[in-house]
Amino acid sequence: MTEHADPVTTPYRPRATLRDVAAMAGVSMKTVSRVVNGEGGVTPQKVDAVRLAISRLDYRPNVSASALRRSSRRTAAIGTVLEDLANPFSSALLRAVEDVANEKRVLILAGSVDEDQQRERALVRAFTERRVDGLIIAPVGEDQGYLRAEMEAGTPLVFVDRQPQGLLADCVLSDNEAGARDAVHRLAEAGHRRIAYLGDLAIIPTAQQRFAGYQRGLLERGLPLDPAHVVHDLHTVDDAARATTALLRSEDAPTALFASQNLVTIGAITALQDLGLEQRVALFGFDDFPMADLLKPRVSVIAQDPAAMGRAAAELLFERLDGERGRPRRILLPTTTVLRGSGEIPPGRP
Amino acid sequence: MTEHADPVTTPYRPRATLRDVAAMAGVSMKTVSRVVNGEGGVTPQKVDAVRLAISRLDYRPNVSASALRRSSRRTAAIGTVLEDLANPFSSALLRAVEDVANEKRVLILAGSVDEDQQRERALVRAFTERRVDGLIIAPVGEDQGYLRAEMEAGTPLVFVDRQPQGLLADCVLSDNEAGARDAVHRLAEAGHRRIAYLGDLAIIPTAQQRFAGYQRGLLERGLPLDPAHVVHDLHTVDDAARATTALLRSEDAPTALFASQNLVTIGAITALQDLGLEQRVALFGFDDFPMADLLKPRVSVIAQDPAAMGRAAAELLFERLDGERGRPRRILLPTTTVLRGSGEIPPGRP
DNA sequence: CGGGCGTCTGACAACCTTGTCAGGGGAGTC
DNA sequence: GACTCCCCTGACAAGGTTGTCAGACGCCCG
Repeated sequence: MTEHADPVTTPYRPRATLRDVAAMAGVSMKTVSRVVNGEGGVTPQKVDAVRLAISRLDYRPNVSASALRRSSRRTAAIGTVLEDLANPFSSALLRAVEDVANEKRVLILAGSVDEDQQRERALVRAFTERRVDGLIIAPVGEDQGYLRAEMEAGTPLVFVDRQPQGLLADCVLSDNEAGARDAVHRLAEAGHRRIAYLGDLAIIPTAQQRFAGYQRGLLERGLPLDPAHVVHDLHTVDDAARATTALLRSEDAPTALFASQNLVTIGAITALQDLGLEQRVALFGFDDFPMADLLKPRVSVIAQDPAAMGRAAAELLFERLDGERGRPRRILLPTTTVLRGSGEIPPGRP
Repeated sequence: MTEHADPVTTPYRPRATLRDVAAMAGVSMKTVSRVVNGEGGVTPQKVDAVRLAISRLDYRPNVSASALRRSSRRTAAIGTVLEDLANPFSSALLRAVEDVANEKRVLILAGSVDEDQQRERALVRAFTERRVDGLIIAPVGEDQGYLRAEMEAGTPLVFVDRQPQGLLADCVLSDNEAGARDAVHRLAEAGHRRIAYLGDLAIIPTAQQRFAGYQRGLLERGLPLDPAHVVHDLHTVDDAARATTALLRSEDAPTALFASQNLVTIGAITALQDLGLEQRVALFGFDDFPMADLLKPRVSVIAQDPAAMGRAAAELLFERLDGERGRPRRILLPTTTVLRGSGEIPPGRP
């Protein structure tokens, strides 16, 4: 009477194969295959015998072996290459992909690239060596041409968040430029004329687009672009906090801040709180974050919808897998402007 | 001169196989295999010929076919079954697993179960049908006995966050009870005698442990357990906010709150802010969250370390894969008490 | 010059599954 | 009773790879 399996003493029992099931049921392997795949053309008695053997042996079909032999050669798995599985943007996106894939009974291989081009290639290679049916990629490199071979081999590709370079393929993007532009407009409407830009690494395409939106917003409002109010290459909370502090202590300090990314926004808030200026300096962030409406003041943001991006990307991918052969499609998802308070603070005295 | 590959016109070029490489290089398939796997025993000229053919054909070894044939039968992939890939706890844990797996050049299949027992089983089944080398599971069901067959088939299992039922296996847990107990002690030290418990679904083992810790904390401080101050089964921010509001409006309202989980903590904060009581009612949360130290007051929490859990789980798993045959191990990770302010508010007037 | 040894190579089987095809058996037709 | 037709079943090959083994080749020894 062993209540619990004990790995020390548990006998090793190799997994049953189709052959074992066939032997136990007294039929040929093909007949077992027919039952497993619901092909029909098997007498009820044999079906029962096979079913019984399957449950007695706890048989699990070997999907790899099956995919190898099947004419479609589908593995029912897709690869997802994202920036960092631990960050809220990537993980919300991944989860949405999972939900769509789940309906199709497709599994997900996932990996993080951490802004590393090498890692992007390594992951793609590892995934294709496993013959995934398709790939969803948030590209980091400057050139995705190396993926052409994958497309030619029939593996559909969908890019998310950033456009691929040197390759035409389906992609799903946020309208970064329009979002950033709108943030600047809102700040201008509140009366600000000195709006600073706090940006992520300038090599990141989305950061470039947000910066372009910032510039366009200023231009459209007839506001000058002051180089002293532009900071690039902030990639951590601390970077952002330091840069914000420096800006606000400078001569001719800005009266409003546009933070081009999640962590930058948080850094800016940290700095504002440290300086006791959070109620005096306006702040608009790009990317929503969980606690934004519990802070004081509540934080106004340009929100992306990572789940919608993931869903859209997965749907494009599955359409390709279902045979869609049209030209590459580009889905541009609008951002949402969420006014919560911090972006509506008017300019105060110097 | 086509700058870009165009899926409309791109010719379909099936993936090259070992056979193709062998044909192009004018050697046998086995020789190609030797080169690919660095087996040696091949003359330099042939190695070069093979290398050339490989790069010309852009050959990618088929890992599934290889695993099928290899005596170790390793697929270099592990499955990770977590609560919800989008929540910060799961995603931090997953990321840590990924980092360990990455060093071993092992890929990750991931899926969410959403507290659904069926889904747990379906995912495990799907993963084992792909013959993953091992599984990391945050179990939801009341019985994991169904996994015994996997262990017997030689697939190592490591459980995280929650202990498996009906099965002895490696697991990595947070010391939930000690953490909750400590929160109660801290609140008691601040002078509170009416400390409410706001808990997640009572069927969740970790919630039970935290409740046990709460009870023990009260007992050790000689405080009464008031059933009117205990609320279970709060699973969303809204649930938690409503329950908190009701508690604080009741006769004999508590002067301190212990929120047993992330979302519950956030709901409690929302309610406190709505009632304007955030500076008067003490609050301790279980699980840290990103903005906890930007809120006012800053939120004191019992912090778990999901990354450490993921790392530990992955390490246990890889030790098993490296041949470790000892008894099941149980790693209990301590929690950290983070005092930020909200937990140190003294009891005020009614 | 036959034999032995070590190195390198390729033919072939095997892994687990599915697709093809032909054969066996029973029912129905003339 | 001979024939066709259909249904069911199993033998066999194939998918991409690796492991086994025997053979080829060059070399040295007696």
